[in-house]
Amino acid sequence: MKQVKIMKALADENRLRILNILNHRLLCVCEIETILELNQSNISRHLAKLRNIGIISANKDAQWVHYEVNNEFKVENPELWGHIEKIFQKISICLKDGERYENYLKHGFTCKNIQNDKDFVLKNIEAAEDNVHGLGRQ
Amino acid sequence: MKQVKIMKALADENRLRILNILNHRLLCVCEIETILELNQSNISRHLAKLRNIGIISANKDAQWVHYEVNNEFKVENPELWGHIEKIFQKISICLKDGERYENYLKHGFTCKNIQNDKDFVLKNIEAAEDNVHGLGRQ
DNA sequence: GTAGCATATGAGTATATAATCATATATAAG
DNA sequence: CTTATATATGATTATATACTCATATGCTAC
Repeated sequence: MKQVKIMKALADENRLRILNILNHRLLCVCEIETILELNQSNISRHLAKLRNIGIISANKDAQWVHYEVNNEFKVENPELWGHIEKIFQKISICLKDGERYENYLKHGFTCKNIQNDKDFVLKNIEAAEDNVHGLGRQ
Repeated sequence: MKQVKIMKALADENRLRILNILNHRLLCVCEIETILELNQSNISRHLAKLRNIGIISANKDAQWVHYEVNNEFKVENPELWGHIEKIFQKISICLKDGERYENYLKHGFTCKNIQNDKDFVLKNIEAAEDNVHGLGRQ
């Protein structure tokens, strides 16, 4: 039953982490992979699950696939989505992911940066993350 | 993480069926068992899961245990609960369960009836259910 | 006390879901 | 056409969850 499948799709920490960062803007798989530090295959399967049930949608651009939260889903499930957006702020790893995401944006990184030097991107979004925790490194 | 556990607790058809009939009034385990036609052990475990996370609460009365939806949970998760109440009406087996529940009430059955003649109770709530589908049996 | 019933739980099995590795497919660039 | 990169997927393993049977616990009634 679709309503149960939707609940199941949302009852997983890694899928909530994905939705949390997708909720700001569309991202491609390699960006999600880098920000969340999850392996590509695993992410791809989670994305497939979210897409199959209609929670997110995909757009292919060259070799990259960009995912975004499906607006139709939000409109059809306003209360559920409202709840999901609320809990993003209560799940500690989502807050941490949010900071990594902000740092990723701040540095102006793109898929190309990840392609050329993923370690550099990783180091920068992590270093910046430490600042947030008041370690004073800059 | 608690927020994820709540989602997991709600991402199961049988637990949604239980919540659907508990949403009308408190019920004891033997009543839930009879209305949903699930085995006692299975129901007991689902109830434990819902109770551990705070979605329902229990009150012991003699040898019976009555469960009800925890109002605190509804208040703390208004959007989520609103969504859940909405999907009860979209899940076909919940609609069917609702009819069985209504018939159970209409006949004025109680735990005692189930104790004395469970088959009689079952037959009556099922027979009445057929009427709802327009089979004209009365 | 004993007998009987309601519920919970231990232990085992069945099933579903997640994670991982290796590889296929598709696109881009040379 | 060849090579490199991004994503998806087959196959396997790991893990979590659901279900079931048998039994324990606690309450009632006698």
